[in-house]
Formats: sequence, structure tokens, C-alpha cells
Amino acid sequence: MYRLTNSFPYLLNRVGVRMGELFSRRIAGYGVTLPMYRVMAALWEIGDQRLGDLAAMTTIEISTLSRLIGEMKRRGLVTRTRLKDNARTVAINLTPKGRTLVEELIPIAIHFEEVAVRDFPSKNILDLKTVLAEIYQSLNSIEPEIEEANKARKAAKAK
Amino acid sequence: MYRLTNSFPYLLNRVGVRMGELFSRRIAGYGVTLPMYRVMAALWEIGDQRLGDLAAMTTIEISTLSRLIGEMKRRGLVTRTRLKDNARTVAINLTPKGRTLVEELIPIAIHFEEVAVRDFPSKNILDLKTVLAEIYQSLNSIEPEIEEANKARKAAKAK
DNA sequence: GACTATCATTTGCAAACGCAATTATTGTTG
DNA sequence: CAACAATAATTGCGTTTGCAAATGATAGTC
Repeated sequence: MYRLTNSFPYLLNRVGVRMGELFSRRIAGYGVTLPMYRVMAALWEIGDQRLGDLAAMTTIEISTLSRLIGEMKRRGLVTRTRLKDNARTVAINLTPKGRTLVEELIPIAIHFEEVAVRDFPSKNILDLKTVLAEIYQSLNSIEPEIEEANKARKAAKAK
Repeated sequence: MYRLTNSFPYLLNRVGVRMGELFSRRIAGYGVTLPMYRVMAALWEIGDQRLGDLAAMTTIEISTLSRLIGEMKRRGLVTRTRLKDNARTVAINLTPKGRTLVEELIPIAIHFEEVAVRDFPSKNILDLKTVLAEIYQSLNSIEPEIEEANKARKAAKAK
């Protein structure tokens, strides 16, 4: 018998949403939203990114990200410059101010994660992370299959 | 050295967002959004729920859910009735139409999940689910601790 | 049994979001 | 090299979201 509450997407989403809520509130006092933190931490890890790459890295929809970067630039956290050799792309970077801020936030993120998983053997968490990374990869390969199922349905309906 | 892309919340969110996107598109042809599916599947599992309980079960913010239920009622998928004995709460239920629809969608959800995790030993997935459920529980217990850290920071700043 | 506190839901409002269309630039090809 | 296709980012627009305030209803208190 199927139960939503035992399905993988449900269990996953629930933890994700809840952690997001908690961490959002944790960093709100620094004047930063969670998506902003994600962008800064992503740029701290890999700087000089194009918008599309940053969108892929953060799983933020590209138009949403474009506006978010606009706001963050306005706040002096990042720079966004058109490339000279390829002016249809932009390069996004942390400003010194953004770097200082994210380096203040990262220890908080580390502590948050530690507290969240401290009741579990670190081996379990490590395995969990590995599986999550692998599942993410495999989702890309099933995407065409999913779309296929849609098309099949549409075709069936059309006739 | 910290890396966002190796942090638990990041890995989790990424898979959650991606699965949500894919499944959303998968069911869009049925005229249903992902939050609507979650509500219907939750009600299919446990009917006659109050708004607050349904919010907790689906991890949908209560005001958002209130409006969503309004829309779903308008579409004839659910009923929302004030109780006679306690008129400050409402009971939400699937209509026959809603039930029929969700019973059409559930096999799709099952198939989706199967495809998403088919490359992994089912033991791993089972463990993963267990850990996710446990982490969710433990998040509730750390919430006060997180809030505490906020207060401490505010106090420090105030002086 | 009026007054206040508490609980459950809804609503006002501004911000965030996602899709589709648009703009800007570069790449291709006949 | 002109026309067209492809790529990258932005913008228009309607929808969804979340917080805080308001509403509606019940429970406790003196």
C-alpha cells in the first residue's frame, strides 16, 4: 500500500524544507536570505562564474538568479561584469565585502550541520551524502525518460 | 576546508528541487501542481484533516495552504467544512473527483520513485529513508538551540 | 457572565518565483 | 558577408509565497 509519507521525495523534501527554514532564521540577522547565502558560498568555493553555471550549481532558476544577483550587486556583495572576449556572458564574483560576510556565515553553516546530524554515526551521514550525490547524477539521465512518458500520454489523449 | 557542495543541506536541497521539477512536469498534464498532489496524497493517506495538521504533514506553510485549499475546493478536488462542535477548525477531505484523480497520480509517483532510485540497492534506499525520517525528528529538538544562538547574537550586538 | 487569553484559520501586502518572450552577442553556412 | 541559428542573460507578467495582522471561535478566570 502506497503512503506519501513513506515515499522518498516526501521524506527528502520535508527535511530540506525544515533545514532551510531553520537556517534562514539563523542567518536572517545578518541581513541575508538563504538563496543569497547559497550564491555566496558557491562563489566562495568557485569564483568567477557565469550566470548559467551558478544557476546549475545552486539549483536556482536562472531568471530568479539573474534578479537575485542584481539585488546582491546593489548591496555590494557581488560584482557582475560582461566579458570582453564574449560579451553575451557575464562573470560573477564576490566583492571583499561579500567575501568577509560569507566567511562569517560559513562557520555558522558548519555548526548548523553538525548539530543537525550529531545524533547519527558519521559513517551514515557520509554514505547518505554519497548516495544523494549519485541520485542527483542519475536524475539527469532519467529526465528524457520522464519527458517521454509525458509525450506518450499527450499522444494518447490526442487520439 | 568547507565546501558548500559537500554540505548536507546542499546535497539534500539539490536532489529535492530536481525531483520536484521533474515530477511537476510529469503531472502538469493532469492540471495539477506539485503542492496540490502532496495535499491530495496526504488526504488519501489520512482523511478528514484539519488545516494545521495538513500543513505539518505536507511541510506547506499554513497561510499558503489555506489559499491552496481554497483553489482546490474551487476546482472540486477537496471539501472544507467548519465543524459543528468546534467551529474554529475545519475538516478537509477529498471529493470523489479528487480521490479518482489522486488514485490516477499515485501509480505515476510510484513509478517515478522507482526510476529515480533503480540504480541503487534497495537496502541503501531503505536506510536512507530511515535516516531522513530520524533527522527530521531530531530537527524539532534542535530548533530551540538554533533560536538560542540567534538571541545570543542579538544580545551581543545590542551591547 | 462579561473579560481576557488562547487557538485555528484567513487575509493584506510586499517580495520571490517561473515561464515565455525579448534583447544582445556570437557562431555557422551558403 | 549577409542571413539565419544558437547561446546567454534579462525582462514582462501573472502566480505563489510567507510574514504579520486580523478575524472568528472557544476556553478559562475572577
